[in-house]
Amino acid sequence: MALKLFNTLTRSIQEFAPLDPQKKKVGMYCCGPTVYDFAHIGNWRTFVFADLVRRTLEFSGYDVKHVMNITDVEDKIIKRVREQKTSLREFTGKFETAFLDDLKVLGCREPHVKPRATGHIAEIIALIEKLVVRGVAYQAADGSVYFSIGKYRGCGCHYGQLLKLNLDEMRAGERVASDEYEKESIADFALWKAYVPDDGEVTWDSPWGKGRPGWHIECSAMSIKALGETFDLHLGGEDLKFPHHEDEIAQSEGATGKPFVKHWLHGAHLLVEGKKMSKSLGNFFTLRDLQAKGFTGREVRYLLLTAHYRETFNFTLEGLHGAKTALSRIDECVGKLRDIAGNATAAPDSNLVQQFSAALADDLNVSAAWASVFEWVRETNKCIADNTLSIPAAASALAAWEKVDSVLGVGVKTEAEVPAEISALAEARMAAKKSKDFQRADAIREELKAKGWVIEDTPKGIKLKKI
RNA sequence: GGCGGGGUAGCCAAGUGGUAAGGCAGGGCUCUGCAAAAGCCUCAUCCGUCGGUUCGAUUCCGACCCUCGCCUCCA
Repeated sequence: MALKLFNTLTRSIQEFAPLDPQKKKVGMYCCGPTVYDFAHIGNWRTFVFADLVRRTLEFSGYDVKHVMNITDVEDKIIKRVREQKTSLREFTGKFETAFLDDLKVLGCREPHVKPRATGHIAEIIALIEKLVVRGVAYQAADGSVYFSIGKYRGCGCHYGQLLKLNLDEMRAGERVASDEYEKESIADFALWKAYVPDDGEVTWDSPWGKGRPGWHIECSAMSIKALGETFDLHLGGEDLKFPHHEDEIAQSEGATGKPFVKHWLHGAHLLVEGKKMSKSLGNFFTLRDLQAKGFTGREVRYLLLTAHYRETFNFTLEGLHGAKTALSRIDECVGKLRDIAGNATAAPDSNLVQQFSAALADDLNVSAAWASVFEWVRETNKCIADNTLSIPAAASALAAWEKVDSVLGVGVKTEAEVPAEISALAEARMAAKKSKDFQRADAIREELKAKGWVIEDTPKGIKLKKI
């Protein structure tokens, strides 16, 4: 089934078709983290969304090149480097590592290319030079180089592709107005920021003097380097549409004269407990905060993947508890299938895969995709309970699950190693049961629960599960 | 002020011009000595409010109310 995705450029759902004449290779760029702190749950929604897009493309048979930049030079970073009296590399390195670790915890496939802004200063300078030569960039009296929206539009280019902009009626932000920058026009944005003493050691030489890159230029420089002047997909959070993505388009198309990106995708934000995340409300979570509360990466991933990417999602702790229970239902079912299937292999059951693919192809309707999974779980459980599931059928069901999980990426909970103390208690309980000492058996069950283990009696014997 | 999303059961969340997927919680049942984060079943006469179009609207149109986002750093 053809994959359909919403394209912010056209504000409509379109069939996805790669630029590659062979219709095989897909270039995808996702705006990555600014490494000045640990990423929060809202950031993670976007990165899990990007992973969903990538996995869906791979599931659909495309050969994806996934690029995600690491922004490691920027105002907030410089400020903190100065405050903490550390070096840029040391400071950003710490958060970059944490970010990549967390990305893995959330089951995201690692991007193939992860360029750092500081590793592409030469490319950035070259791109700015091109813009200066083409007359759409200028150096102001303050030494900084700016992109001229007026000149850009003057050559017939379109500024405001991702959203309707009425530049004349746009409110000049107070911040911009009180800015010391000497731009020709308020809408113009910095490509190269001239050195100021507060920048400390963070500076590079350029044809315009010492300084550092502006915020948007790195993405243009690095995406063009990794994926070419025109590529298939660019994604990010919805807040990035303007000005960041709009400016990326302007810089890139201003420099190359070619269309920059064919298909733009934007993920909506999330609320936490119905409110905008903020540290003062106490609803500001990093992945680490949630792990400290006992939740796992796959549970967080599941929850983030239950809602459509273009809808605001309400992330709640209650929902996260529900995620735990919902996943254990799948784990239970898949575990039973594995027991039945043994070493048998079979082609994936097409029913689940078909329904799942159809849901996904419809602009990533993950809610419907999960519905197909849970319906399958119920049907499968019925067959297991009836003892009507043959070994080949179990193997086929298992293969189908693995196929859909190549997109969902929640895997199956790995069976925790049972410590000697726990299995000893389980055996003691068995002995008590045999001698009909149910009081003692129940006491042991409580003890196990207190130690974090649930014991279940099944027809095939006892089952220990870590809470 | 400009632009753009939303309002569907206790909570989260799909969807459709012909009468509401799925998950969690709740209720019932089965297995069990009793249980279970085991399994099955059940759970919205109704989709913000008021009008309109229609044989029929939650779905289309209009008005209104509420809410969120972008316009300034932000996923």
